[in-house]
Amino acid sequence: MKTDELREKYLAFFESKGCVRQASDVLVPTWDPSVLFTPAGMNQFKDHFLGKVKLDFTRATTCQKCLRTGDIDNVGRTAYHHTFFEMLGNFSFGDYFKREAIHWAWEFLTDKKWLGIPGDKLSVTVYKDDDEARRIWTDEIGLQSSRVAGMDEDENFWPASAPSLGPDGVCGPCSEIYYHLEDGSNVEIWNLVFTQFNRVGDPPDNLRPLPSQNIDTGMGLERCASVLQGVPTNYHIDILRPIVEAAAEVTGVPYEYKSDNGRRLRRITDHIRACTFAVHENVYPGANGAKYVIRRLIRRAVLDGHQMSLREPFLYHLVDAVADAMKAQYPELGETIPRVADVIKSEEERFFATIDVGLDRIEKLFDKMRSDNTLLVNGGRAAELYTSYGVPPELLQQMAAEHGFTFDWAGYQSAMQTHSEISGGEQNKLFQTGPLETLKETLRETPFVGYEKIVSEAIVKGIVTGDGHGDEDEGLLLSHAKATEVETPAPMRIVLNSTPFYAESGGQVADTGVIKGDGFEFRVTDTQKHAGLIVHHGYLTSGEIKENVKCVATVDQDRRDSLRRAHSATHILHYALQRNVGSHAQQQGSKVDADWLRFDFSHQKSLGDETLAKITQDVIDKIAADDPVGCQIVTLAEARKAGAMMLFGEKYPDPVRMVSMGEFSRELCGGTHLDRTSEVGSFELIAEESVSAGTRRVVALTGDKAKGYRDSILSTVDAACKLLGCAPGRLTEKVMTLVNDIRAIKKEIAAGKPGEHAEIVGKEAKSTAGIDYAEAKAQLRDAARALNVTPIDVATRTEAMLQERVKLLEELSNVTSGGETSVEDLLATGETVGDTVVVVAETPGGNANLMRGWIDAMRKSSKSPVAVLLASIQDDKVVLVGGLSRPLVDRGLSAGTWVGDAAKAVGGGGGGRPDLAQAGGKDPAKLPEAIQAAKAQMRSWLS
RNA sequence: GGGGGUGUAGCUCAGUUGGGAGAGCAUCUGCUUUGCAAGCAGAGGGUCAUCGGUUCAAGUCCGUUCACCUCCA
Repeated sequence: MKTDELREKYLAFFESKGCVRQASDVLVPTWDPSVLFTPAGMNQFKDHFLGKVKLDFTRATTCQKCLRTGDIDNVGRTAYHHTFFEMLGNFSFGDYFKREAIHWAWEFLTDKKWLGIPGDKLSVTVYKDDDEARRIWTDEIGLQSSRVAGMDEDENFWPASAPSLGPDGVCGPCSEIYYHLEDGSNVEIWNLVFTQFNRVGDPPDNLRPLPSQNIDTGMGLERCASVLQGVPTNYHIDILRPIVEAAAEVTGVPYEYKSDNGRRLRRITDHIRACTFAVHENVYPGANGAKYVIRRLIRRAVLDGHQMSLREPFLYHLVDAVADAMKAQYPELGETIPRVADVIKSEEERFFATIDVGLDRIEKLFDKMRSDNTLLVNGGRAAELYTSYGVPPELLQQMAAEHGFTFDWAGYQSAMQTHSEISGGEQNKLFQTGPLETLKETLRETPFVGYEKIVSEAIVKGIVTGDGHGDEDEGLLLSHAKATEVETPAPMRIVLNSTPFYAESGGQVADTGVIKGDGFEFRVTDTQKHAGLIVHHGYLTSGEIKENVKCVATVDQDRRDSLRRAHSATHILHYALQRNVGSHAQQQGSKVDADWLRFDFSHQKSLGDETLAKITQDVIDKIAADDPVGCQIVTLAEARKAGAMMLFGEKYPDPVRMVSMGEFSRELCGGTHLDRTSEVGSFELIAEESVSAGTRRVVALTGDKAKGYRDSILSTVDAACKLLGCAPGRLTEKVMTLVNDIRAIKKEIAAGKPGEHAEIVGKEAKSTAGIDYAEAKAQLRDAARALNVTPIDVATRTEAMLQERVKLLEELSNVTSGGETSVEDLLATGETVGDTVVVVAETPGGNANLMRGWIDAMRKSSKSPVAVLLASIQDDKVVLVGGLSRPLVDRGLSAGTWVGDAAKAVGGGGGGRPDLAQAGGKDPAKLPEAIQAAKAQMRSWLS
């Protein structure tokens, strides 16, 4: 039986039992913060099981795409492990239970109309204390009791070992169905979970029956298909074998079931399937969270390729094969092949580059080991190479083997263990508990009325202490609370029966405002959504608040308006990006704050200034067009038909809220928007940068903030132009001249050769009135680049540089004011002690660099050995440089000591090499004494 | 979110207890030479990522910020 046929039969069978067929949830459920990827079929029904949402149906069946990394090490090695797989499931929310679940499973597996598996090929397990399940299997289905095994809680309970180890909460026994293979081994093909208990504390008597019992079953599609198709591994079923073969072809390695390379090809098959789906949903390989998992999967597969001698990207060629094999159930994969392949290819390139760097490191390590005469590659060192440079241990081990070294896996494991302990991280809770959960169970979702009005009447439904930021403290539910007369009131949270406050979501930050009631006032500083429940964070400013009292909730209008401007501008910007950059420039992330917005989108390289200008112009045009902004509630199908922008990986409710602007923009969005585009007022793009590979970010301002930014640009240009005495159009040019001139002066000082320096500050028109804004902005941007500062700092930096230039020019004239310092003249002033010429002199205008040069020249030109110490005064400090000819150094004299001792006389110190040293001092007045001391010391050394 | 690493010439990188900023490749000039990475001689090219601190003196030591790489969650 084909896999596609099996999938369809399963869903059709359970439809015939009254289950509603639901589409697979996305692989990357951004709506569920507790998981990175959908790990099981029941994930999309978590809230259904807990009774947190209104149930439109009480029986469901799905084929769910899942991704788990827990068994990643087994992928390819065993017959049945995957990271990506499909799970067939049927679910009951307080509807049918154990009896039906078992009967139907048996019927589907054995009835000739469905799978028609002979009953004697199957056996089952039950939880040892679940007599009910055992009885149904033996008495009603008629299985021999020898084929019904009782198992412990670590095997047949969900969550595993829950009765004794916890966690508290919903749990239940399960029953697994096994298929007997020809070779005598068994494969688990179906797990039925009977959720019937609520665990309260430790044993005994800690399992209380749930009022509403649920069914959650899961059948691995690939496993079941492999059994039906009689193949030895899942990777040989009809939807996976073609990918394995394609991998063999792309890598040029023939596929053999039982070889190392066979395992590698199967692992490549699994990982490329997982990554194709994930990238399709816009999860790109990256450094954290779900993105990191994808990076790891790609790199592991590439490493397999590397070990099969591939040195260039190959994985991306397989995207086609994946889309083809999965097209029956997931035709949408076909639409994104080029994009997905492109993303995977660039990650492959990145990894090959990392390996190249790693190879150098490995070579160095091996050289060191040879010289140390060791044979065992240190595990700690291997872990260091891996964590810092990404050198995979498998690669290192293989190369070590080629060089005759052994590899310390145990040491490596333990080093990695400590690394992950240090790196730490919070554990995700499967189901959350706490006061907000309690409120949620009774209140469900808080109706949001803030689209229509910003002031509304409401009733206080919950009062919770704390702000929920602590790890341990989840707060307490109160019936009333009083304001206290302290400077920093205790944080508190309020839940209302309905609210105009917008909770932070979809990138838009929270509303703030005030909730007033009879005798109390509550200041709202933040609003958060807790899975549908809207929670107002803040503190009581006065009076006493009680449960169930009336109140008036008022949103801060100015802030709300600034958010509306920024959010509507975001949609316009998204449109402008698509238009100017391309349709691949899809939203990757978005933050909407008061008149401030940040927008991340997929794009490979930075946008040029021209493109940015075009984008800005498009946005401004759309603002000027004064198009109406409208919101309507439509079905998902209608929205798709209307061409609304939909993002992969987003879970949209149905019906959805569609925000449209004129005819140019339609997006599914829950945010608050303007009525007309013109209300955005001003718009300014202020930054464009990279977030991570393949993602760019732009930041923009709207309304008054945009105006303010514009004003500060103009005033900065104005100030800088006045300083430099130039027209705005020549600002960049002038700044470049200034920077270059300073650079030249510095060189001349070092070389002791002054050049011509014309006056920089000009006398051009100083009025900047009526200058072109775009021109001014461009000038400022380029000037900022030349100065290496942000545009706003250009004027202050310019002023500082003009002052520095004056100082440098002074110094430059000092260098030469003492006349030409002649090496011959200096030598002539020297005193001869024995065979040595001792020169100790002040050289006005000298600097350390020049003095070093003179000393070098004297050492070269004098036939007899020289001892030279030169001094000059700079910036109220003394600089001393001393040098000795080679013979003197050989006699044991040290320039470092000589110069250092002399510097003590001027309140400083110094040192250096025996043949050349330099020192400094803070007291120029005592320079003559230092010179006398240095002469005396050298005389005594030489005599 | 956390751990480790890197930032020096256009590129790839050296730079020892703090004391003259370097190499190779690339560029330019001249010479030599008809040949596969040509040779020889010479030259130009640096805010040592950023800001601050310690010091007579910082590429080097300490702190800050930014960017990139990498691992863990």
